[in-house]
Amino acid sequence: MRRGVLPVVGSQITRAQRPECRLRPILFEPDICTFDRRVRGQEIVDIGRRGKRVMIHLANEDVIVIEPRMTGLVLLADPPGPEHLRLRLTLQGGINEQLLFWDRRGLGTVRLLSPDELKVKVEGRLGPDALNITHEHLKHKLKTSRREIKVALLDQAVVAGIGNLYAAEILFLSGIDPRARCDRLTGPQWKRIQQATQAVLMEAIEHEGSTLSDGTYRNALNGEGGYQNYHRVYDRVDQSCLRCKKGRIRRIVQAQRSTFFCPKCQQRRGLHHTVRTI
DNA sequence: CATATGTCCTGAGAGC
DNA sequence: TGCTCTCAGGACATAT
Repeated sequence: MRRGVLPVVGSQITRAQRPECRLRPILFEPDICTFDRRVRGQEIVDIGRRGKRVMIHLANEDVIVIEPRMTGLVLLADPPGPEHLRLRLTLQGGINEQLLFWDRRGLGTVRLLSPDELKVKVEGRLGPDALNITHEHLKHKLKTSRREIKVALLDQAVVAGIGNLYAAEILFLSGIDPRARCDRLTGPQWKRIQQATQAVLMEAIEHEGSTLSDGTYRNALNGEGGYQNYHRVYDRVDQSCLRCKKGRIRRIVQAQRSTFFCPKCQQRRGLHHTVRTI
């Protein structure tokens, strides 16, 4: 998402509007009038990312923080449908005329924050970014936790940026049972989780994310991602494991969310295992 | 304090 | 066909 909207750096925002006022407000702050007044005339100086949030940095140091959650899209092109458009930034001085936030389910959030608010409301609540973690950090944070590793990896205060699909893929590459309790994991296993996190996320970014069967996720130009073609376990229930060829991928529910794994490759009593892409 | 559960939404697909 | 039910790349408030 961040790469997709990078072309708007250098553009100036001439207007901010919420096209669908009758929709139940998603978490949106401040109200659109104040929002519009504060961003009008501001140049977009950078686009950043922190965990799963896209950060649009303005010349006056305010930051627009977009949290897409399940179905939110940050778009330069026209959205997938006429409804559910949550924010339109009209632009000038660059190639693109607009930057949109479109969100079918409306679980996403858009906030305009000052540098101080950013520290408290974003930085203060997130762990280090998933692409920057060390295995020491993971171990230190979780070695006394009684939670299952899959559930803990989704905690953004521990590591920022791992979602449900990726947690499953990461644990598959690590050869670790998603139900394993954190306080039972060994040093080498924490190391493998860190390596697998790096491998999975870099690969997914390269393929521009996963457009699942419902077709929701789109890149900034409303195109599909390609990583769904490389999933090793996610959404592959009953299919044979790509690594051992024998195990059938299982689906279980943890913390009310689906987990997919290979019961042969991911056993609680750790077998010899190295992280490698298949 | 840490961990578990309910809740906010829309829409696609399965099953009857 | 038309209905109900379940489930979906998430995070947070509230309960235990």
